[in-house]
Amino acid sequence: MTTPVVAEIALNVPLYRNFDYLVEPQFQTNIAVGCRVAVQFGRQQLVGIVVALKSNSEFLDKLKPISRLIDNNAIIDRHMISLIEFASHYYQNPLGECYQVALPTLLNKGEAVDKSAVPIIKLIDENTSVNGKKQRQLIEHLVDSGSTPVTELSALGFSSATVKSLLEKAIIEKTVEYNRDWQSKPLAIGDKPKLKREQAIALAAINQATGYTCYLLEGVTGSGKTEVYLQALEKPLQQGKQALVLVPEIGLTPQTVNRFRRRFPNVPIMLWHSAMTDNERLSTWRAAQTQSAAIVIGTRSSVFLPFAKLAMIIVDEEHDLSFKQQDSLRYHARDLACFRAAKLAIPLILGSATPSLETIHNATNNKYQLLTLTERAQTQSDNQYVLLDMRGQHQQSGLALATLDYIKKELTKGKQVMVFLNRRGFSPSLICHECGWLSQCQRCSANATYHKHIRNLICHHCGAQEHVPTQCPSCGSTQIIPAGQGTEQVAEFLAESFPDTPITRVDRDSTRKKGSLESALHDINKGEPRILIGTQMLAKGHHFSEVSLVVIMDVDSGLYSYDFRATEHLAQLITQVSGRAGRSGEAGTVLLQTHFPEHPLLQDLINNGYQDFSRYALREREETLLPPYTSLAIIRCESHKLNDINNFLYDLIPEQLPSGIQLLGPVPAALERIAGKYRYQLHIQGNERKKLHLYLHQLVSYISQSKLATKVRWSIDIDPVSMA
DNA sequence: CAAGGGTGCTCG
DNA sequence: GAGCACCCTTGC
Repeated sequence: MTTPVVAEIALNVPLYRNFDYLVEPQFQTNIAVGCRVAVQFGRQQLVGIVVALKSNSEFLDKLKPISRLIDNNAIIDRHMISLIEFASHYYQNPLGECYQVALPTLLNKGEAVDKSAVPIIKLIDENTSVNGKKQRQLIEHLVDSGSTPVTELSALGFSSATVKSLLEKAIIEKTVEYNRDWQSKPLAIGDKPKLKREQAIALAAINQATGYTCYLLEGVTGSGKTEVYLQALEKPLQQGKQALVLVPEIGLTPQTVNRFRRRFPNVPIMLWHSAMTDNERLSTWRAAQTQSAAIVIGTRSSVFLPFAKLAMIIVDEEHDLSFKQQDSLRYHARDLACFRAAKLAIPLILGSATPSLETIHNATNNKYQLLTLTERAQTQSDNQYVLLDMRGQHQQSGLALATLDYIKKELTKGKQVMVFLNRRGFSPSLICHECGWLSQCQRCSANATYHKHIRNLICHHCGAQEHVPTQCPSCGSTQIIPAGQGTEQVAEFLAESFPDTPITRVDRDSTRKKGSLESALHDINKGEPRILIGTQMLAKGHHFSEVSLVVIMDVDSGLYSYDFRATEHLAQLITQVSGRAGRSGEAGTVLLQTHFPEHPLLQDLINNGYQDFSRYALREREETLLPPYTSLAIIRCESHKLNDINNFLYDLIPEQLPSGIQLLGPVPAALERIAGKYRYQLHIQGNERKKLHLYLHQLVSYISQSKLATKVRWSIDIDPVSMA
């Protein structure tokens, strides 16, 4: 009897195991680990990935044969397989689902890997004048970028008709040779500025790297981090190797991309982001693999691109929360980038003006090498902070009268005003408007948050509940209000207060439509008096030179949130937002509305800056035994029936916990009920990452067999960035 | 007794 | 997660 050939297949099913299939003789010569196969799974046909080949199986008597071998060669190499396996293991997620997240949609569907090269357009005659507005814009864009893949044009708002007419006039040319021979030609480098002293020191340090080193480039706004990235990329590119540049979701602007293309005119630079079509994404994926892309600039999931010769990874704005995926495989792209860089023995550069506390911790521990940029460009000047004491102030829609006076003053000077709402992790504590008393849990040091539908205060730390007091326990006032407001409400109120001033809303809702953000930015850049209202989006990427006043409305929700990371995020936000305003020589004003003007973290931040704040905040985390000094995981769970949630979560609490593991909860989520579903969570904390990981591994294998788990929707979040 | 719906089990 | 057997209820 001949020995059977058995393939272990990872399938995208929510099960913590792989499935074995028989490999029939006709497939045996070509099958390899990393090939895709089509298999019959129950009654359905699925596409899976071969993760192991063996000569036996625990289930030999019930194995089905593989229906079809999709690839004759592995579509990913050993390195990619180990990356995906690491992600599955570290984040406790089924392997098949990890492959689903890591591979482009078309490959998950079983489509062929091969993709023809993407044609690009180039300017050949920039002096001929054209009449069409769009045509002129396209020429301008090509002057700025040098060349652009045709697949990017529609996202930039250029139609195929525009391209066609410029092609006919021989103003541009289209070629499929996207610098295919870039590796054999000497690297062309566009105009570059002379580095300032600190930039030069940083660059020298990075250029010295042999093997894996992680650098934290901590540079204030305007200190020129991007220039350091660009010059650091020269070394790998000169060696004909590739680089990955990870950027936050909203940081991928045409201006940024053009800057890279201008600097490296004869090197192919491709993109990866969520607005691309499945076909475009497969093109970039394939280009990374075949080395027909030298640099990929991409958002979170580009960390899974199969580069053949990756020699450097850059993570810009490394503190940005969009690097953490919030469903399915809850990975952090920065952390996986770190794994990849270490495994490949290549340098990793993390850049930020406001690094996450985790990263600063690693830098002060000498796990990362710290490179600091403190010199600003001359056009930048320090903004002035105003802490507006809200206690006893008359307010409407969350804006104090005094704030309106500030706004009015700037508008009459012909300036613009930006009003910023910090709604992340929105979960109100109750505040006494008279004296600043704050609802607190009787048993914990944590704040109790207000749950409107049951009119109760709940401590998210221990779960204790109490009734909302009718009077302030501290001063007897009856003005007890939730901290926090909505964008629309504020916009309406401001429109009434300043009827002659145009108002632009910039948030997820108002910019959902393609091009609406661009047109909003265009309006703003005209420079006329205007009020901008928005959330996170306003804080990043764009500089508004006519904005002379930034109002941050609800600072307090960031100071006293049940999410221990809220202060860190608030400090990052205040720092980033203040970097958006003001122009050469003229300092802008950043106004913070707060009931706690003497709060030490706030004082530290505005007097001594983010660097100082972050070191102080880290000491506080150390004292309170919170990450990064401990490790954290959250088991989340939701169901229409509270009973099922309780049965499930209480069943997970053992009589005796292993030493070094703490368990908190069950506690309600920030929004306890969404669309009729209750949401609760269990917080699991470990003194050591390894110990926690081991414990979670056991816990997840218990859950995956638990009958109680089938009645709820549950998920596990390792190293959560948000408690919501 | 058939249709309808909830539940729990398996998938290799 | 999908599909399905199984069982219980309901309606006539």
